[in-house]
Amino acid sequence: MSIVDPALAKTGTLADQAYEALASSIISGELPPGMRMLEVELAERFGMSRGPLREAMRRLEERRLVERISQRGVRVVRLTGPKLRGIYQVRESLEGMACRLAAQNMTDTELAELRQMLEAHEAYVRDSDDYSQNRRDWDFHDRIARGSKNEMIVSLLCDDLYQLLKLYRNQHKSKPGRARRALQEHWRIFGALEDRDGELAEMLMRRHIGAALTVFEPDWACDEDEGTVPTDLVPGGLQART
Amino acid sequence: MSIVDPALAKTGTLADQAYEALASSIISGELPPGMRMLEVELAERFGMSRGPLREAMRRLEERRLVERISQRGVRVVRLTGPKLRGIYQVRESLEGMACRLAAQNMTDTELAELRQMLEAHEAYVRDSDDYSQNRRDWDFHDRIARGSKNEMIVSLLCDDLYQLLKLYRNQHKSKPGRARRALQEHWRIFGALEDRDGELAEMLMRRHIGAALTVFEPDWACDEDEGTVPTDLVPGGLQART
DNA sequence: AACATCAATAATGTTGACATTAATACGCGA
DNA sequence: TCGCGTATTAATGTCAACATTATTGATGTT
Repeated sequence: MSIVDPALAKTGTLADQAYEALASSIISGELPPGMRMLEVELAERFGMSRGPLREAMRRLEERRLVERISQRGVRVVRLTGPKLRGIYQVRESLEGMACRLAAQNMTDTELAELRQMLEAHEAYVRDSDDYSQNRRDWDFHDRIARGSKNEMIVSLLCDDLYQLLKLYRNQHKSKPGRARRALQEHWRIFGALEDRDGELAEMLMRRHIGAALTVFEPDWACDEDEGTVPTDLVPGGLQART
Repeated sequence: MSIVDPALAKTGTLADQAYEALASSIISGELPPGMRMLEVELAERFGMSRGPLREAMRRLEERRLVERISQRGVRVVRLTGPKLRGIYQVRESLEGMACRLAAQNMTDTELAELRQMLEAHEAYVRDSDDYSQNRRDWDFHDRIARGSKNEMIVSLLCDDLYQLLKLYRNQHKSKPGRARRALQEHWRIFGALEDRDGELAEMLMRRHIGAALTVFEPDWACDEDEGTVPTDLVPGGLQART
């Protein structure tokens, strides 16, 4: 998928389109971490002026997908080990609360759908070891976030945190083998939700997320070097220009 | 303080200045909830063009101080009872985690300063019953948030949540009488931090915040009407124009 | 008098040019 | 050859005008 995809991005303002396109390019890794994002370059590529593009950049900045260096432009965020740990601390607390609330606010229908989802995952995990941090895994967490019926929690988790974590996941290989275990934890969380036991649900979710962090821990020894000079990539570096 | 204050707002880009000015005007209540914010009007008042102003509006929107209605402009946020409750749920989880982390990450110096602060508060509360949701109260919570040493938590709490809560506080009278009790809870939290007992610190903070919410509960009976037509105030409605 | 249609108005969305500031390249001297 | 100051380039910051869309008001009909 090229950075400018005519299939998507027909709706909303140009700023919205630019945000969507840039966000997904960053998450997919098409725009690698540390890459300089030039307004003129990107505006030309999207066929829009710099105005809407700047608004999109602001939004990317607020959602932590890019970092702005005062008057010296904007770069794709670099997630180092300590930063990821910080994100996981936020996730643990927010998603714990989401789970507690979901236990009291999810409808019986939503719970039934969630059970169906987990049964499908069950079938999937029989064949594959790739589950943790997978699309299916995210689906589960997404349902629970929305089940909290708390708008702010939903937007913080789905619009901000999950994007950042998917971005990290696409950059770093996670060690496999947790598929079976992760699914089992999902089932236990589901059980607590079904029992409407918010306190237990929160506790289980927090432990589940804590365990998920360990999937990445191995490659931190070589990753922590934040002191190195940022590589000065430029947008044109990937695609051929006309 | 007028909405355009030449004393402040000399630093940074025009968009930054506009954001700061608008944010503080919204929080102080100078721009009342539900008020329509017209780009042309505000741009003229700040003496800038609509470009930077629109970027400031985006930021206000991301931080939930204003609400955008697709192509029909932007209004100052209206905090209804259920929304406030949602915010408090987020606050409880995030600030609980912040407190847990602060217990392990605050330096001894920071703890000593915190104790000094509480002693000053102690003297203050002897004369006044206004403490909860007060500047001093916020100072305490601010210190703990920063004590977590978690950048994301700091920005979520200090840049987003606290602003919203101050805004609400300025609109609704809170029932007094919790000053003594709130300060006592602060001391207990401090004790847990000093003991480096993160688990206890988190628990105490969560209960402290849960109790703080009850300060507002009384006026929810008449406040919940979200169905009413939004009042169509216009920026010029407050100040005289030249 | 009530309602629908259409023109006039006013707002947001977008653009290209200009201003300012940071990065780069060049040339000069030690 | 290295370092420093300056000229040049290239980026971000800002502006005023234009385009598009929503709202308002007028007008005419039933």
